[in-house]
Amino acid sequence: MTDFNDKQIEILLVAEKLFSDHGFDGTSIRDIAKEANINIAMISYYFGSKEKLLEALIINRISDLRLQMENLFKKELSPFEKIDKLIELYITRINKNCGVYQIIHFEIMSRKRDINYEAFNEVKKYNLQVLKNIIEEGQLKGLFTQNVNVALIPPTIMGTYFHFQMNKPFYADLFDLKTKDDFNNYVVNDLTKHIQQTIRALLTYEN
Amino acid sequence: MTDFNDKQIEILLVAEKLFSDHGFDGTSIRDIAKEANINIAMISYYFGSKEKLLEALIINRISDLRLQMENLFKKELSPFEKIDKLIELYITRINKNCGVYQIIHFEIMSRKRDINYEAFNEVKKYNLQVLKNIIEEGQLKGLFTQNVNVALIPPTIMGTYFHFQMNKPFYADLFDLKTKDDFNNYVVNDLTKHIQQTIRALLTYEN
DNA sequence: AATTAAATTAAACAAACGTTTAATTTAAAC
DNA sequence: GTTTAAATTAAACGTTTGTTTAATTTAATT
Repeated sequence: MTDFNDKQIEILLVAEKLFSDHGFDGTSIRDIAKEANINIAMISYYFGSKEKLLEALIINRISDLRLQMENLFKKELSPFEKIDKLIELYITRINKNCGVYQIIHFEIMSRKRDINYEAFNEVKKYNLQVLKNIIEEGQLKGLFTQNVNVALIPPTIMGTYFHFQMNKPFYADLFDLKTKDDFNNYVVNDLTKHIQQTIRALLTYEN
Repeated sequence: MTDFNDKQIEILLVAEKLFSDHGFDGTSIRDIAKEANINIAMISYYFGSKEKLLEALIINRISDLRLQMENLFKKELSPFEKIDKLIELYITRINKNCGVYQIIHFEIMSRKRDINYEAFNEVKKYNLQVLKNIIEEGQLKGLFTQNVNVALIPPTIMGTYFHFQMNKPFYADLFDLKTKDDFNNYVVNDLTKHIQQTIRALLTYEN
């Protein structure tokens, strides 16, 4: 896992920040080198090329994206509580890795570079399966409707979150969120609550 | 409005395609010139610079984004029908302009260039007001719950759509959508239905 | 202390970038 | 048909790009 030395870790950290802020094409290796206080040749020296640096970054960060389900399958939790917890976990996870998420999404969008997204897709498939299991339990207990497209629930959760983050200036103005903390608190509290409410409503909606 | 000649329109068309496919930084004016069959100097000649071309593109396309509400306020439609129609309209609009939407979103994300998004924000505010009016009507008629954060509904609608589009390869594989038409039909039918169902559920959910 | 490998540097590289120039062609006006 | 303005072109501009080179410093090994 961490077969990277301190310098490499610093480079990855800086690259994550700059790539997510300005995009891959919008970030030069000279930008990265300056911010990381290293010579520009060190990036090729350590990672081979700028593109391989991106790949190393994505592979290194992706393992963090799989949800931590430790307490999620405890029997004493109701399906409703499990869904709420799952959504909370989703948002916490994305929020923690929002840099690499932005990078991946842009790279997926641009389709310019053919990075191997298999690991990323595996995580998504695994997370979807966890959700399916919880919903099935709720359906068997007669709590949730049968009439729902389960595979479209993750895009609803994550899409709402991403769209809110992407239009940060607009919503910060709309909700009068002056500081970064204000905004983050709104995400963790109000937005999360809204998404939980939305999915709960969807899962209990008949007709 | 259309104070652009045929060549300029062609350039805008090509720029929209390439910017949305490869991003602003990932597209060179030589790419645009080649695809539009014009000399590279024509872009500076007509638009002043590459950045001003982007600005002209966004301003030119943004007028299309405001929802057409012609039939939406007819009294004979129920609030439920109005919401469904509004969502359908939302998705149709975005789908038609998905190129420029991708460009704008990336530019918002990157925060590298300071484009004037006022016109874009105005459209969003207007569209939100339309939604608020419909929901208020439904609340007064006792059909919709009071307990809902209305301003978070557009991000739910658009976020779900965008996230689905952004992860096209993943969902095309998941739902076995082989052709472009298959995918587009899924968006227009299944995804739209899912979003309508989600918002209807949210608006009638108590507690 | 001498030797060897790894880390780091400044400089140079060719390629691609956006833009400008100056010359030429095309079209419009008279 | 001549004049004038607009459109179009190829070439060159100076930067910036990612990468490589070759020299030097640092650290580890013997």
